[in-house]
Amino acid sequence: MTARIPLTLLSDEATMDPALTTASSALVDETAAAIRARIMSGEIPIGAQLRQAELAKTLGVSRTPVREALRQLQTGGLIAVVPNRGAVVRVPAPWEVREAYEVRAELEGLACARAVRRITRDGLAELRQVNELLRPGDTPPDTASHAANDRFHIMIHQIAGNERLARVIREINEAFPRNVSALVLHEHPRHRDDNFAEHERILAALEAEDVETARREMQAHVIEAGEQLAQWYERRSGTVFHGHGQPFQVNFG
Amino acid sequence: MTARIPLTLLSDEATMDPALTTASSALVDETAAAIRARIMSGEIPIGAQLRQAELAKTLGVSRTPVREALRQLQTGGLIAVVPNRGAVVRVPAPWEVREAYEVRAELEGLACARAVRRITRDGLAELRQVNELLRPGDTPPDTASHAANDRFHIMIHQIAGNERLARVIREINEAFPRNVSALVLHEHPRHRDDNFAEHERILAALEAEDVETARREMQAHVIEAGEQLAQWYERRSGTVFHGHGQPFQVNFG
DNA sequence: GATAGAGTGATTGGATCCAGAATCGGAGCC
DNA sequence: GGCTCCGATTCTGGATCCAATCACTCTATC
Repeated sequence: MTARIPLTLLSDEATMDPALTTASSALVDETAAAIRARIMSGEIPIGAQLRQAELAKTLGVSRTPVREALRQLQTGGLIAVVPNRGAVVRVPAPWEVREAYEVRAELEGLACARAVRRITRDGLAELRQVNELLRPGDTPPDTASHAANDRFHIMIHQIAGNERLARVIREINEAFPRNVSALVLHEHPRHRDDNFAEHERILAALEAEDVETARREMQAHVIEAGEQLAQWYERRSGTVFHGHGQPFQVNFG
Repeated sequence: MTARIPLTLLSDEATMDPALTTASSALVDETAAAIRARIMSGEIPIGAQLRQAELAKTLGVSRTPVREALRQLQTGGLIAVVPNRGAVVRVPAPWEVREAYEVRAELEGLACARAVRRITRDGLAELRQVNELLRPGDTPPDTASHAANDRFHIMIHQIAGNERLARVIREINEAFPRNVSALVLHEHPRHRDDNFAEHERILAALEAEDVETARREMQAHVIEAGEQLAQWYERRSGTVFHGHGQPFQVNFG
């Protein structure tokens, strides 16, 4: 193995890339993003098979980039690839959700603790503003409010100022279809109320510059969300999928 | 997009796969593992270009699995793929190391805290035994002691009993070539002493069933290791890749 | 002598081809 | 009537082919 060193030296782009985004060949990443979006939005339901030829046709590319995109999604854990049988959208077991959310809670807690020391007056105002979009009562939950909920968390990650931290949290989130999370949050009004109130408490702690309270409130908030999500999967695990738009009986175990 | 539901329903294998390992087509994963191993061991140095044809020849496969393997490594962050210019082993910036290790510290702290409540008498004994292999003085640092160091941490992750947690920590570790970490730890005797002493303190906290101390000691231990690693990259970064096509000693070790 | 430009070689990325595996359907047998 | 075995179809995964891009070099001009 020679492992040649390039003569034109390591471009900063390659060595220092801050976002770790490694801007790679457009097509594969685009393809991966497109497939991920379809899964996250629920257009492709959990448990569904992903046929390479079909995806390729739909996205207007050949099978090659689709295959590589599926590999990426596989390492992310969103889909499962079984040797000669293709890929399926993973159906997370409830305990998997609880495990993941315990980790996420710890990390979001860290992000929130870091944010206390770094947040500006403007940042706090903006955060409040975003959370106002989530205030219960005025509007029925829609995609806008889902986006606002995401934005609340993502803003805190940005304020925390640790790229790796933000990335790890994002990766955990991307392991579970987002539409399910959103659905859980809003299928019962009480959850919306709780969600909003928890955000308020986090905001209060941020304003009071109380590191430990901020951390604790955020942790509790995430654990709570994870519990709701886990229970959703528990309720559903024995019942239905929506493939072809109609309910589909599935029995695990 | 049809997103067909398979008639033979979701095998448990696919839906419940506990390890999240998604046993996929052997060849790509094997290839990825082989390439990763060569990078981790330092056989392929940081900053080196990875030529698909060359890797394919070396590993005795065609370029196809190599390409997909490189995608996997890319999403892991170990390598960077630039559009039409191929892949290079990423050279982490010191601040990236510090960010990553702050996250890792938090997670290892969590693992350690969980371990306190779950560890058995036998587990504790085994852990002590592993750490004895790291006791300074008797042997010069070799691959065996590096393995023991890894094993110490991995055992704690296993005892913690959260698959996702273990996986996230592993992913962070795999973002930095291991040989560098090992090298840092043992290039100066003081680091070995500190490392051993820190492990001992963690063991003591585990034995005393003191959750918060265990967490704190582990966090401090990981942060310390990260700082050493970051400083190593700082020292090298000035000498290694600053000239534009300049002398270039990349043989470490 | 230095610099800009064109040409050539090397390498990546997308498309296609082919073999192997798995599933599904049907026929035969119990 | 149900179960099992066998064949056909479909799909994945590996190999190969081809175009496009990039880097490097050689040359010509200023």
